[in-house]
Amino acid sequence: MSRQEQKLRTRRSIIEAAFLLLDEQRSLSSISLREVARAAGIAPTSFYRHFKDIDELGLTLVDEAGLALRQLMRQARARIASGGGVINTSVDTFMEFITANNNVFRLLLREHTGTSMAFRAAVLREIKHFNVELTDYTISTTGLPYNIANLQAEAMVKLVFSAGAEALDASEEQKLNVAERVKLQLRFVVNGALQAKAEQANN
Amino acid sequence: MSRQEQKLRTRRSIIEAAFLLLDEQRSLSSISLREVARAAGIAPTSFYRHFKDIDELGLTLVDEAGLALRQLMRQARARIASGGGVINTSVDTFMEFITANNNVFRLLLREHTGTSMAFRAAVLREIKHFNVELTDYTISTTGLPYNIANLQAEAMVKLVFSAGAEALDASEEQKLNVAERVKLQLRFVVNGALQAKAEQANN
DNA sequence: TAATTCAGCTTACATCTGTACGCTATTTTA
DNA sequence: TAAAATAGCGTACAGATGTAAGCTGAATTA
Repeated sequence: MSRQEQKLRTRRSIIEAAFLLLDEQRSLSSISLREVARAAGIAPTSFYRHFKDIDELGLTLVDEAGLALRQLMRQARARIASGGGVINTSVDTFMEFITANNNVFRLLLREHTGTSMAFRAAVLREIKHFNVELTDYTISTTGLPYNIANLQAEAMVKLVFSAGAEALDASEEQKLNVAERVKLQLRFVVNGALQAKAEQANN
Repeated sequence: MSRQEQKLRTRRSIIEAAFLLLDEQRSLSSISLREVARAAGIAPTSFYRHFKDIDELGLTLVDEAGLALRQLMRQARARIASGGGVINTSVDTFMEFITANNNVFRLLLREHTGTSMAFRAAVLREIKHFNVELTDYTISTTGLPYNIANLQAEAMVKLVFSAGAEALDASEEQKLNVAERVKLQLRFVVNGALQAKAEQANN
């Protein structure tokens, strides 16, 4: 095994150890360097061979979480293309993601309102991706004017993320309920936006 | 000054010192007992004369924040009664609250997704108050059936809280923009819910 | 007035933290 | 093959943390 390869491997095990530590009771700002090192099976000081800081690791984790989220979007789009209804498919895909990648979504949710400006900004960037994509999609499928499509997309993303937050602490049964409710709420938003378009056209 | 009075006074200064510490870079789980004691001007060990734990202080802070929020609701209701539009008045009142009680709202927002189950539950309780009150209000003013009114209320509260989160990091100018946007989004929801009612009636 | 209560203090300690320094063994380069 | 680079380690230290133990002086009670 080459030196470079081994280094990447250790880096991976640090990242994965950190994700495992980020359960429902720990946030990025509450895990210590030593703790991560211990979980990764390296000496505390070896940590510095891979990250300058524990904050640098934090940003890496946010990036990785964002990446996972973007893959989720792609997956949802593929499913939508093969029929099933946009709202239904999107929400179901999202809920599956949350269930399967518990700690990943929790990280984003927590750092979204967390104590580090840098982390908050990083999460916001990821959410913005969602907004932009959903706005574009809405315009191209419904012909809504930009301002309305954008408001609609933003509202929908917020509602879905809020529902995701609820789902994190919920039982499997409650999760189904949360999913159903948010679907109905998304329909409210969609219909309300359509109506706003009609009103805008009448002026 | 009586002994009891003095004790209450010290307790107050602990609580207020803690609120001051909870700026944009600190959360309940990241402030230390010693730090709070220092800020309150007492010896670390004296803290225990007032709270069993720092967690007990945390719950007290969440309760106080919830109280402030409920007072806000009452204020909004009073303003609505004297005319001005429900959505407009509510959002404006909310935004004023956030601006004036920065750290109080931030606490609720942060602990809503925080690392302590107890804190999360405490915040959820406060949010539920909002939902119940708004649902009742909606039913009594629009005659919407319970299930729709409840979905609508929940969606509105989520959107307003999300907007509040944005407003926390925003400049005065951006805050106005956030307020305008969320008002439009709330109208989407309201109109969408009305439409759902009409559809439900047609069956 | 004398006895009791108790808010707040000082001292002390074990535990954890981040990180500086220098060593070693192995891979990479020349 | 000899020299250089480097991932990982052990040791060490200063600082912070929660909290136990016991004291003091002032307020309260009897």
